[in-house]
Amino acid sequence: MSDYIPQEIEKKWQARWEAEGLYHADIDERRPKHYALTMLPYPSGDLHIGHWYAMTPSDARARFMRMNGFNVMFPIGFDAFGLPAENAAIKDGVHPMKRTYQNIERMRQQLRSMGAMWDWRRESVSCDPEYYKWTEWFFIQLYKKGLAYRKLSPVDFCPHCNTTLAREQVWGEDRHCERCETPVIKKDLSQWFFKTTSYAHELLHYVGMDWPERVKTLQTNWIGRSEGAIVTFKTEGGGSFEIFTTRPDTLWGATFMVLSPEHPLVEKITTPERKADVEAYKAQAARQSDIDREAADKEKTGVFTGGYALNPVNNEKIPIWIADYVLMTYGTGAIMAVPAHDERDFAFARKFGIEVRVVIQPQDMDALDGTTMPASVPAHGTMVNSGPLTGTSADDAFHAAVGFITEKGFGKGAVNYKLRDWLISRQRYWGAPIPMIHCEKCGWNPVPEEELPVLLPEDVEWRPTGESPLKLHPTWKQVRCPSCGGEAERETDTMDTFMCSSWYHLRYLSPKYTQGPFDPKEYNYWMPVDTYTGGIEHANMHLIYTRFFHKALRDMGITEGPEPMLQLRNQGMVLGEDHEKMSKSRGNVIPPDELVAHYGADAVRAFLMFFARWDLGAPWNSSGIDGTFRWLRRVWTLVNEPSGMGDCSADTRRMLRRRVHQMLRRITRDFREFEFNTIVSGLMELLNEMNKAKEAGAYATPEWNEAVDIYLRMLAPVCPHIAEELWTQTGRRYSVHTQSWPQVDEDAAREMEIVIPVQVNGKLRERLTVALDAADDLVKEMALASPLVQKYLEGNAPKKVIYVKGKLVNIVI
RNA sequence: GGGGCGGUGGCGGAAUUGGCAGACGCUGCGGACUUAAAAUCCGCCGGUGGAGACACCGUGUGGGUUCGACCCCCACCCGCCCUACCA
Repeated sequence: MSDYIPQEIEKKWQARWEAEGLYHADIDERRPKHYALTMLPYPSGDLHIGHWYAMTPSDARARFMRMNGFNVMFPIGFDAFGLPAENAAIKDGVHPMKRTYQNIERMRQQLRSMGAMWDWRRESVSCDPEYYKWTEWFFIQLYKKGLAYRKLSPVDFCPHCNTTLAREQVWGEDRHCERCETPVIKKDLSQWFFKTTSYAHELLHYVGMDWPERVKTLQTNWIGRSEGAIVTFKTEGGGSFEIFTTRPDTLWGATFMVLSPEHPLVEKITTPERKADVEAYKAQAARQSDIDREAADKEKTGVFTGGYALNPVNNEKIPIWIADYVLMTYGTGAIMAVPAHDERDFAFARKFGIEVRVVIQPQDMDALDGTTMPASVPAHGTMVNSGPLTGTSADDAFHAAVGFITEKGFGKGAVNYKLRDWLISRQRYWGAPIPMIHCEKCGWNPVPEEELPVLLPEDVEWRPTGESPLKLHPTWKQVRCPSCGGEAERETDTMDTFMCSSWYHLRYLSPKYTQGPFDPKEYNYWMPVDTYTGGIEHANMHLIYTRFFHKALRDMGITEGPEPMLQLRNQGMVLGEDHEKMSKSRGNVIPPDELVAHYGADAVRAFLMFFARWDLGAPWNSSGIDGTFRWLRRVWTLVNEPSGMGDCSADTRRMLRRRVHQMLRRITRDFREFEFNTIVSGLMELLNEMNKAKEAGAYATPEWNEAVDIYLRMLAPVCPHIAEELWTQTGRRYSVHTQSWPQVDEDAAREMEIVIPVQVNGKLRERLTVALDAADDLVKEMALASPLVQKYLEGNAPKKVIYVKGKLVNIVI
């Protein structure tokens, strides 16, 4: 018998599978399809153990589905644009394109070492011009549909480097530039947005989606729907502004108004004597707005503008303040403050000596007094001091108030979302160009579709400041206006990489297709994605963007159906052995290449599935993998090492079949439910059982041959190489991966006798072995008759005897 | 402050969802084989008491529901992740 040398067999089989196209996925109308998708990697240059952790169980699951009769497509690609390559270029001058393609080539080799069932013909790389051509095309479709627009929006900006900074380039408490340490400022830039908010309502409905509850909850909270009202307040000076409130019923309790410091009205209403204070506050808020968000229970600050609003319900004069706790980005950027019933408003009112007026009296409290109450009270109870609403219960007051303000014409019911429109402009080089042209005369126009893609120029200059090379390029941005033919300029911003990853699952369908982003024939067969796997950290960004994208395209007739991905499953994270997140600086990174070289891919795959619950993740344990490797070596020996066909009882053989089919049932269920760790432990358990049977002389019996057959099929998705090797070595027909999943023989799996635990007052005292179909009364009788039970009964009759069929007996005394 | 996830032996975890807590694996200890080591194989391994059969305790803490709770309910403690004044 030869030794188990994974390095030899793994290379051999990978080469053969590749040569024969074993994993090619082609349209086949006779078989049900299964589109298994795993989130595509960013080509950082090295495959991380985290990639293995995410991808090998996904691969195993895809293989399982294939063995269950599905035509499975399992594609792979690279999310290849992005900041890291550009930063590296600024440092060492290597062009991002060159570096990215080198990294991709290296990662392809590393990915191939996994032995996964990827159909490499479908590989898509988002920085390939034939890919980003269509990213640009999608931008134009969204623009034409009115879903893309321009708006001024603040960015973090380094005045010294003259460049925009990404969040990760802003360092430290004082928010300085990572390169030159200059304090960062906010700068308003005109940028492109997608109207994700137009789909906010629909995104809250998870139609037909088998997604984890916690992802749905995360998305729901992120979208943040609240029901309330928009109310218009006139100002004393004759202008007006709108506020959003979730409690229109407390309108009578509003004693001041607060505008966000950036609110456009601030300038108009500020009185001359308050101007200096207001300007100072605005300047400070602009500089600090992001810094102090970290301080949750920060002291409330604000200044009075000198202006007044008129409360539409009673024409009372209400002072208008500005404060940084009101955000321009949420609601209307203005609020009415009801200090008696809102914690923040209360703190503000007390600090600045503003009136507190009670409008809701809770049932279980003494009559409230606004001048003395020590804290705001929850707005549940009976309306007081509220004009026509006085006496209404607060439960009905909301609708009564909306009715009242609608009737009087100064407001209406409204729904507001936390979700904001998607800012897609990046002042960067290494991204898909935004295919828009600006003409002094004609304004913005898309690049004509026949001129796509707008290619990134390759002859670019890398300034150490990080300024966008597209801006600096001498000729690239000069074009003719598509409308009037006059001189015009290209947009020099590129797109957020989330744009590329919003549709990669569509490019996989037909990566070489030139007539459109994807071949409709392929779409009709493969879409939607049946199983999507990836990290939970994408719940609020990528997974919302891709859903938005799909729905927007659907409304243009490009895609079909309510959702792009039917089923989602998330993996957890592999931490370092020190229980910390893996990072180069901590020195706790586990290099997968070394593990594969030492143990082989199969052992690494199996260990990653075994050592933690997949959705939770766990710290790495470097000695644990020895156990998994030992297991595979024992499998090798079990199957390969001949043994005498001993004097084997029918019982032994029946028991072997029983164990095999019971385990098959368990493992089949675990594959369905993504419970990979118990798949491997189940296989280990069954190996132990088979070893016992072998020792008892079961080797080479029909039952033994069936056991090996089923064992190798169950092993195949987890450890594809060793399973293939043993499958063919035992004279079975290539390939194990095209075999069907074995069927459970329920008769064989059935236990003839079962062990029933007997409890006395819930404590285990005895175990009975009874026939599977033993009558209830018989089991109870046997339990009561047991000497161990008798001891506790002390001659008395039991109070109660509970028998849960086939499970246990509990005797209450 | 809000939201999410979790807390079970020395360690990673299991318990098919209210029914034998600790499967499987790692580590450790003891033994066989060996001149020796490695590899392999066998045995033990939650705590306390006991020679032992066995008894008692035990799933973060305190209560509750139940014949019965790691699992359900209430209150709290701790850890990790996301988010940040959301009107």
